[in-house]
Amino acid sequence: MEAGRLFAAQGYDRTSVAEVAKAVGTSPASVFYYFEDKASLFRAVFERDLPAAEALIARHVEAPDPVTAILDVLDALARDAADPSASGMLIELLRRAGDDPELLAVVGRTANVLREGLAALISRGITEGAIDPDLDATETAAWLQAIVDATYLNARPGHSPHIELHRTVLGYLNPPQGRQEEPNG
Amino acid sequence: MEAGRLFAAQGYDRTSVAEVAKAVGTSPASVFYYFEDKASLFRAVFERDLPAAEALIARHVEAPDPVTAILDVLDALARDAADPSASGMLIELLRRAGDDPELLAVVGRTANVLREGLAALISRGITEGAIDPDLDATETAAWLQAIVDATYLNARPGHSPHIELHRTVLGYLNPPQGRQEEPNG
DNA sequence: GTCTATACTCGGATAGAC
DNA sequence: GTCTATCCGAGTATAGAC
Repeated sequence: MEAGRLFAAQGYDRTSVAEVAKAVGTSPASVFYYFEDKASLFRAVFERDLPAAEALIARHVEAPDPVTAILDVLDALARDAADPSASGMLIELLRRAGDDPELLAVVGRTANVLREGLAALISRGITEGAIDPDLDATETAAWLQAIVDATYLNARPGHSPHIELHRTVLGYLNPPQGRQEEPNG
Repeated sequence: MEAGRLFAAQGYDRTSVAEVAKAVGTSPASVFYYFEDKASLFRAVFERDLPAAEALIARHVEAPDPVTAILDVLDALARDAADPSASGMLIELLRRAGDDPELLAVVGRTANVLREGLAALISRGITEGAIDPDLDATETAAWLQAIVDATYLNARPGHSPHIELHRTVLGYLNPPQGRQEEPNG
Protein backbone atom coordinates (compact mmCIF):
# COMPACT_ATOMS: atom_id res chain seq x y z
CA MET A 1 0.00 0.00 0.00
CA GLU A 2 1.82 3.02 -1.32
CA ALA A 3 -0.82 5.41 0.00
CA GLY A 4 0.11 4.45 3.54
CA ARG A 5 3.63 5.80 3.19
CA LEU A 6 2.39 9.13 1.89
CA PHE A 7 -0.24 9.50 4.60
CA ALA A 8 2.34 8.64 7.23
CA ALA A 9 4.94 11.06 5.92
CA GLN A 10 2.72 14.03 5.09
CA GLY A 11 -0.50 13.50 6.96
CA TYR A 12 -4.01 12.91 5.70
CA ASP A 13 -5.01 16.45 4.84
CA ARG A 14 -1.74 17.38 3.23
CA THR A 15 -1.77 14.34 0.99
CA SER A 16 -3.96 14.81 -2.06
CA VAL A 17 -5.61 11.98 -3.92
CA ALA A 18 -3.81 13.25 -7.01
CA GLU A 19 -0.53 12.67 -5.23
CA VAL A 20 -1.46 9.14 -4.26
CA ALA A 21 -2.63 8.44 -7.80
CA LYS A 22 0.64 9.68 -9.22
CA ALA A 23 2.66 7.55 -6.79
CA VAL A 24 0.75 4.46 -7.89
CA GLY A 25 1.04 5.45 -11.53
CA THR A 26 -2.59 6.15 -12.26
CA SER A 27 -5.12 9.00 -12.23
CA PRO A 28 -7.33 10.41 -9.46
CA ALA A 29 -10.41 9.16 -11.29
CA SER A 30 -9.14 5.59 -11.15
CA VAL A 31 -8.53 5.88 -7.43
CA PHE A 32 -12.12 6.96 -6.96
CA TYR A 33 -13.21 4.02 -9.05
CA TYR A 34 -11.77 1.62 -6.46
CA PHE A 35 -12.42 3.67 -3.33
CA GLU A 36 -15.64 5.43 -2.51
CA ASP A 37 -13.86 8.52 -1.22
CA LYS A 38 -10.60 9.66 0.30
CA ALA A 39 -11.59 8.54 3.79
CA SER A 40 -12.11 4.96 2.66
CA LEU A 41 -8.74 5.02 0.95
CA PHE A 42 -7.20 5.89 4.30
CA ARG A 43 -9.21 3.21 6.11
CA ALA A 44 -7.98 0.56 3.72
CA VAL A 45 -4.49 0.98 5.14
CA PHE A 46 -5.71 -0.25 8.52
CA GLU A 47 -8.03 -2.97 7.41
CA ARG A 48 -5.17 -5.39 6.98
CA ASP A 49 -4.25 -4.96 10.66
CA LEU A 50 -7.12 -7.05 11.98
CA PRO A 51 -6.07 -10.43 10.55
CA ALA A 52 -2.48 -9.64 11.52
CA ALA A 53 -3.58 -8.97 15.09
CA GLU A 54 -5.60 -12.18 15.20
CA ALA A 55 -2.65 -14.19 13.94
CA LEU A 56 -0.33 -12.56 16.44
CA ILE A 57 -2.58 -13.39 19.37
CA ALA A 58 -3.23 -16.90 18.12
CA ARG A 59 0.52 -17.47 17.91
CA HIS A 60 1.11 -16.61 21.58
CA VAL A 61 -2.05 -17.32 23.52
CA GLU A 62 -1.05 -20.91 24.24
CA ALA A 63 2.59 -20.20 25.02
CA PRO A 64 3.93 -21.94 28.13
CA ASP A 65 5.01 -18.79 29.96
CA PRO A 66 2.39 -16.02 29.87
CA VAL A 67 4.75 -13.20 30.86
CA THR A 68 7.17 -14.08 28.09
CA ALA A 69 4.25 -14.29 25.70
CA ILE A 70 3.07 -10.82 26.72
CA LEU A 71 6.53 -9.40 26.09
CA ASP A 72 6.68 -11.11 22.70
CA VAL A 73 3.32 -9.71 21.67
CA LEU A 74 4.25 -6.20 22.79
CA ASP A 75 7.60 -6.46 21.04
CA ALA A 76 5.83 -7.34 17.83
CA LEU A 77 3.47 -4.39 18.24
CA ALA A 78 6.36 -2.05 18.96
CA ARG A 79 8.51 -3.43 16.16
CA ASP A 80 7.82 -0.52 13.84
CA ALA A 81 8.40 2.06 16.55
CA ALA A 82 11.94 2.69 15.36
CA ASP A 83 10.58 3.95 12.05
CA PRO A 84 9.67 7.62 12.52
CA SER A 85 7.03 7.47 9.79
CA ALA A 86 5.18 4.84 11.81
CA SER A 87 4.88 7.43 14.51
CA GLY A 88 3.33 9.78 11.99
CA MET A 89 0.86 7.11 10.99
CA LEU A 90 -0.23 6.56 14.59
CA ILE A 91 -0.87 10.26 14.96
CA GLU A 92 -2.87 10.47 11.75
CA LEU A 93 -4.85 7.47 12.85
CA LEU A 94 -5.77 8.99 16.20
CA ARG A 95 -6.61 12.21 14.51
CA ARG A 96 -8.82 10.72 11.83
CA ALA A 97 -10.52 8.31 14.21
CA GLY A 98 -12.24 11.28 15.79
CA ASP A 99 -13.71 12.34 12.45
CA ASP A 100 -14.46 9.01 10.83
CA PRO A 101 -16.69 6.65 12.84
CA GLU A 102 -16.12 3.86 10.38
CA LEU A 103 -12.37 4.14 10.85
CA LEU A 104 -12.92 4.10 14.59
CA ALA A 105 -14.81 0.84 14.20
CA VAL A 106 -12.05 -0.68 12.07
CA VAL A 107 -9.26 0.07 14.50
CA GLY A 108 -11.53 -0.68 17.44
CA ARG A 109 -11.94 -4.26 16.27
CA THR A 110 -8.18 -4.68 15.99
CA ALA A 111 -7.57 -3.10 19.38
CA ASN A 112 -10.20 -5.35 20.95
CA VAL A 113 -8.58 -8.49 19.61
CA LEU A 114 -5.25 -7.40 21.03
CA ARG A 115 -6.68 -6.31 24.35
CA GLU A 116 -8.60 -9.51 24.86
CA GLY A 117 -5.62 -11.61 23.90
CA LEU A 118 -3.38 -9.74 26.30
CA ALA A 119 -6.03 -9.89 29.01
CA ALA A 120 -6.20 -13.66 28.66
CA LEU A 121 -2.44 -13.91 29.06
CA ILE A 122 -2.55 -11.60 32.06
CA SER A 123 -5.27 -13.68 33.70
CA ARG A 124 -3.20 -16.79 33.24
CA GLY A 125 -0.16 -15.01 34.64
CA ILE A 126 -2.16 -14.08 37.71
CA THR A 127 -3.37 -17.65 38.17
CA GLU A 128 0.18 -18.93 37.93
CA GLY A 129 1.39 -16.36 40.45
CA ALA A 130 3.69 -14.55 38.03
CA ILE A 131 1.55 -11.41 37.94
CA ASP A 132 0.18 -9.30 40.78
CA PRO A 133 -3.37 -10.56 41.51
CA ASP A 134 -4.44 -7.03 42.44
CA LEU A 135 -4.35 -6.07 38.77
CA ASP A 136 -7.47 -6.09 36.62
CA ALA A 137 -6.65 -8.08 33.50
CA THR A 138 -8.58 -5.96 30.99
CA GLU A 139 -7.56 -2.60 32.43
CA THR A 140 -3.97 -3.71 32.50
CA ALA A 141 -4.12 -4.91 28.91
CA ALA A 142 -5.41 -1.49 27.85
CA TRP A 143 -2.60 0.19 29.75
CA LEU A 144 0.01 -2.00 28.10
CA GLN A 145 -1.38 -0.97 24.73
CA ALA A 146 -0.91 2.64 25.79
CA ILE A 147 2.69 1.88 26.74
CA VAL A 148 3.27 0.50 23.26
CA ASP A 149 1.93 3.77 21.89
CA ALA A 150 4.45 5.55 24.09
CA THR A 151 7.27 3.70 22.32
CA TYR A 152 6.04 5.23 19.07
CA LEU A 153 5.98 8.69 20.58
CA ASN A 154 9.52 8.14 21.87
CA ALA A 155 10.70 6.95 18.47
CA ARG A 156 14.16 8.08 17.47
CA PRO A 157 16.01 6.67 14.49
CA GLY A 158 18.33 3.88 15.55
CA HIS A 159 16.84 3.64 19.00
CA SER A 160 15.14 0.36 19.80
CA PRO A 161 12.42 0.61 22.44
CA HIS A 162 12.74 -3.00 23.60
CA ILE A 163 14.74 -2.33 26.74
CA GLU A 164 12.44 0.36 28.13
CA LEU A 165 9.40 -1.61 27.10
CA HIS A 166 10.50 -4.79 28.86
CA ARG A 167 11.58 -3.03 32.01
CA THR A 168 8.35 -1.04 32.11
CA VAL A 169 6.11 -4.04 31.60
CA LEU A 170 7.93 -6.32 34.04
CA GLY A 171 8.01 -3.57 36.64
CA TYR A 172 4.28 -3.06 36.22
CA LEU A 173 3.16 -6.68 36.24
CA ASN A 174 5.39 -8.08 38.96
CA PRO A 175 3.93 -8.85 42.36
CA PRO A 176 5.04 -6.29 44.99
CA GLN A 177 8.29 -7.96 46.09
CA GLY A 178 9.33 -9.15 42.64
CA ARG A 179 8.52 -12.62 43.96
CA GLN A 180 6.96 -15.00 41.47
CA GLU A 181 7.86 -18.56 42.40
CA GLU A 182 4.91 -19.63 44.54
CA PRO A 183 1.76 -20.44 42.51
CA ASN A 184 -0.16 -21.41 45.63
CA GLY A 185 0.10 -23.29 48.92
CA MET B 1 -7.34 31.45 24.09
CA GLU B 2 -10.55 30.53 22.36
CA ALA B 3 -8.74 29.29 19.26
CA GLY B 4 -7.18 26.52 21.34
CA ARG B 5 -10.52 24.93 22.09
CA LEU B 6 -11.49 24.88 18.45
CA PHE B 7 -8.18 23.45 17.31
CA ALA B 8 -8.40 20.80 20.01
CA ALA B 9 -11.95 19.82 19.19
CA GLN B 10 -11.79 19.87 15.40
CA GLY B 11 -8.14 19.78 14.47
CA TYR B 12 -5.95 22.32 12.74
CA ASP B 13 -6.94 21.71 9.14
CA ARG B 14 -10.61 21.42 9.82
CA THR B 15 -10.72 24.65 11.77
CA SER B 16 -10.87 27.68 9.52
CA VAL B 17 -9.61 31.09 10.47
CA ALA B 18 -13.11 32.38 9.76
CA GLU B 19 -14.42 30.02 12.43
CA VAL B 20 -11.91 31.21 14.97
CA ALA B 21 -12.69 34.82 14.11
CA LYS B 22 -16.39 34.22 14.60
CA ALA B 23 -15.83 32.55 17.96
CA VAL B 24 -13.84 35.55 19.14
CA GLY B 25 -16.41 37.92 17.69
CA THR B 26 -14.33 39.46 14.95
CA SER B 27 -13.44 39.01 11.28
CA PRO B 28 -10.75 36.91 9.57
CA ALA B 29 -8.98 40.07 8.47
CA SER B 30 -8.57 41.18 12.08
CA VAL B 31 -7.11 37.83 13.04
CA PHE B 32 -4.53 38.22 10.29
CA TYR B 33 -3.77 41.68 11.57
CA TYR B 34 -2.58 40.22 14.88
CA PHE B 35 -1.12 36.95 13.59
CA GLU B 36 1.12 36.60 10.61
CA ASP B 37 -0.63 33.50 9.38
CA LYS B 38 -2.70 30.58 10.57
CA ALA B 39 0.34 28.61 11.72
CA SER B 40 1.44 31.37 14.08
CA LEU B 41 -2.07 31.52 15.50
CA PHE B 42 -1.74 27.86 16.37
CA ARG B 43 1.73 28.32 17.83
CA ALA B 44 0.50 31.04 20.15
CA VAL B 45 -1.53 28.46 22.02
CA PHE B 46 1.65 26.66 23.09
CA GLU B 47 3.82 29.62 23.85
CA ARG B 48 2.35 29.93 27.30
CA ASP B 49 3.46 26.40 28.18
CA LEU B 50 7.13 27.28 28.62
CA PRO B 51 6.80 29.51 31.70
CA ALA B 52 4.35 27.02 33.18
CA ALA B 53 6.87 24.22 32.72
CA GLU B 54 9.65 26.28 34.25
CA ALA B 55 7.49 27.06 37.27
CA LEU B 56 6.52 23.42 37.66
CA ILE B 57 10.12 22.26 37.67
CA ALA B 58 11.24 25.07 39.96
CA ARG B 59 8.52 24.06 42.41
CA HIS B 60 9.79 20.48 42.70
CA VAL B 61 13.47 20.41 41.91
CA GLU B 62 14.49 21.04 45.52
CA ALA B 63 11.95 18.71 47.06
CA PRO B 64 13.31 16.45 49.82
CA ASP B 65 12.34 13.15 48.18
CA PRO B 66 13.21 12.98 44.46
CA VAL B 67 10.95 10.03 43.66
CA THR B 68 7.94 11.74 45.20
CA ALA B 69 8.87 14.90 43.30
CA ILE B 70 9.00 12.97 40.02
CA LEU B 71 5.56 11.54 40.66
CA ASP B 72 4.22 14.99 41.51
CA VAL B 73 5.61 16.50 38.31
CA LEU B 74 4.22 13.69 36.18
CA ASP B 75 0.86 13.95 37.91
CA ALA B 76 0.76 17.63 37.07
CA LEU B 77 1.63 16.91 33.46
CA ALA B 78 -0.98 14.18 33.22
CA ARG B 79 -3.62 16.22 35.03
CA ASP B 80 -5.55 17.10 31.89
CA ALA B 81 -5.32 13.62 30.45
CA ALA B 82 -8.91 12.84 31.41
CA ASP B 83 -10.14 15.70 29.23
CA PRO B 84 -10.62 14.35 25.70
CA SER B 85 -10.06 17.77 24.16
CA ALA B 86 -6.60 17.86 25.71
CA SER B 87 -5.97 14.59 23.95
CA GLY B 88 -7.04 16.20 20.69
CA MET B 89 -4.70 19.08 21.25
CA LEU B 90 -1.71 16.81 21.83
CA ILE B 91 -2.47 14.95 18.65
CA GLU B 92 -2.68 18.16 16.65
CA LEU B 93 0.53 19.33 18.23
CA LEU B 94 2.44 16.19 17.31
CA ARG B 95 1.01 16.37 13.85
CA ARG B 96 1.79 20.03 13.22
CA ALA B 97 5.26 19.87 14.76
CA GLY B 98 6.35 17.84 11.77
CA ASP B 99 5.26 20.56 9.36
CA ASP B 100 6.13 23.71 11.27
CA PRO B 101 9.78 24.00 12.37
CA GLU B 102 9.02 27.07 14.43
CA LEU B 103 6.35 25.19 16.34
CA LEU B 104 8.81 22.37 16.87
CA ALA B 105 11.22 24.86 18.41
CA VAL B 106 8.53 26.27 20.69
CA VAL B 107 7.46 22.92 22.10
CA GLY B 108 11.04 21.68 22.05
CA ARG B 109 12.04 24.34 24.53
CA THR B 110 9.22 23.36 26.86
CA ALA B 111 10.02 19.66 26.54
CA ASN B 112 13.69 20.34 27.25
CA VAL B 113 12.90 22.18 30.45
CA LEU B 114 10.78 19.29 31.63
CA ARG B 115 13.26 16.64 30.57
CA GLU B 116 16.18 18.36 32.22
CA GLY B 117 14.21 18.92 35.39
CA LEU B 118 13.15 15.30 35.52
CA ALA B 119 16.68 14.15 34.70
CA ALA B 120 18.04 16.18 37.62
CA LEU B 121 15.55 14.52 39.97
CA ILE B 122 16.40 11.11 38.58
CA SER B 123 20.13 11.73 39.08
CA ARG B 124 19.53 12.71 42.65
CA GLY B 125 17.39 9.64 43.16
CA ILE B 126 20.22 7.50 41.87
CA THR B 127 22.71 9.18 44.18
CA GLU B 128 20.43 8.61 47.13
CA GLY B 129 19.97 4.96 46.20
CA ALA B 130 16.24 5.23 45.54
CA ILE B 131 16.59 4.71 41.80
CA ASP B 132 18.40 2.01 39.86
CA PRO B 133 21.91 3.33 39.04
CA ASP B 134 21.88 1.40 35.75
CA LEU B 135 19.40 3.90 34.34
CA ASP B 136 20.52 6.83 32.22
CA ALA B 137 18.91 9.94 33.70
CA THR B 138 18.17 11.76 30.45
CA GLU B 139 16.96 8.71 28.55
CA THR B 140 14.72 7.79 31.44
CA ALA B 141 13.31 11.31 31.64
CA ALA B 142 12.42 11.18 27.94
CA TRP B 143 10.73 7.83 28.43
CA LEU B 144 8.67 9.14 31.34
CA GLN B 145 7.55 12.04 29.16
CA ALA B 146 6.49 9.60 26.48
CA ILE B 147 4.47 7.64 29.02
CA VAL B 148 2.69 10.81 30.11
CA ASP B 149 1.89 11.57 26.48
CA ALA B 150 0.52 8.07 26.12
CA THR B 151 -1.92 8.71 28.96
CA TYR B 152 -3.37 11.51 26.85
CA LEU B 153 -3.74 9.34 23.81
CA ASN B 154 -5.47 6.73 25.90
CA ALA B 155 -7.79 9.21 27.56
CA ARG B 156 -11.13 7.90 28.64
CA PRO B 157 -13.58 10.40 30.10
CA GLY B 158 -13.83 10.11 33.86
CA HIS B 159 -10.87 7.80 34.17
CA SER B 160 -7.78 9.24 35.80
CA PRO B 161 -4.49 7.58 34.88
CA HIS B 162 -2.82 8.33 38.22
CA ILE B 163 -2.82 4.81 39.57
CA GLU B 164 -1.36 3.23 36.46
CA LEU B 165 1.09 6.06 36.08
CA HIS B 166 2.42 5.73 39.63
CA ARG B 167 2.73 1.99 39.47
CA THR B 168 4.47 2.19 36.12
CA VAL B 169 6.97 4.83 37.19
CA LEU B 170 7.79 3.20 40.51
CA GLY B 171 8.17 -0.18 38.85
CA TYR B 172 10.48 1.32 36.27
CA LEU B 173 12.69 3.36 38.57
CA ASN B 174 13.08 0.96 41.46
CA PRO B 175 16.33 -0.89 41.96
CA PRO B 176 16.04 -4.61 41.04
CA GLN B 177 14.90 -5.95 44.43
CA GLY B 178 12.72 -3.01 45.35
CA ARG B 179 15.41 -2.25 47.91
CA GLN B 180 16.07 1.43 48.47
CA GLU B 181 17.35 1.97 51.98
CA GLU B 182 21.13 1.83 51.53
CA PRO B 183 22.59 5.05 50.03
CA ASN B 184 26.15 3.76 50.24
CA GLY B 185 28.57 1.91 52.50
C1' DG C 1 -7.72 48.74 13.92
C1' DT C 2 -11.60 46.61 12.12
C1' DC C 3 -14.58 45.86 8.69
C1' DT C 4 -16.63 43.90 3.71
C1' DA C 5 -15.59 41.96 -0.34
C1' DT C 6 -12.93 39.24 -3.02
C1' DA C 7 -8.76 37.33 -5.44
C1' DC C 8 -6.54 33.18 -5.74
C1' DT C 9 -5.30 28.48 -4.96
C1' DC C 10 -6.00 23.86 -4.06
C1' DG C 11 -8.16 19.55 -3.76
C1' DG C 12 -12.15 16.23 -3.80
C1' DA C 13 -15.12 14.38 -6.78
C1' DT C 14 -17.57 13.70 -11.37
C1' DA C 15 -18.59 13.59 -16.54
C1' DG C 16 -17.90 11.44 -20.42
C1' DA C 17 -14.72 9.82 -24.11
C1' DC C 18 -12.16 5.76 -25.28
C1' DG D 1 -11.40 0.23 -16.32
C1' DT D 2 -8.66 4.10 -17.20
C1' DC D 3 -8.08 8.28 -19.02
C1' DT D 4 -8.54 13.96 -19.66
C1' DA D 5 -10.96 17.74 -18.46
C1' DT D 6 -13.46 20.14 -15.35
C1' DC D 7 -16.86 21.56 -11.82
C1' DC D 8 -17.33 23.03 -7.35
C1' DG D 9 -16.65 24.23 -2.60
C1' DA D 10 -13.61 25.68 0.84
C1' DG D 11 -10.30 28.40 2.92
C1' DT D 12 -6.09 31.52 3.27
C1' DA D 13 -4.84 35.84 2.70
C1' DT D 14 -5.24 40.61 0.91
C1' DA D 15 -7.19 45.11 -0.86
C1' DG D 16 -9.16 48.97 0.34
C1' DA D 17 -12.97 51.55 2.59
C1' DC D 18 -14.09 53.52 7.02
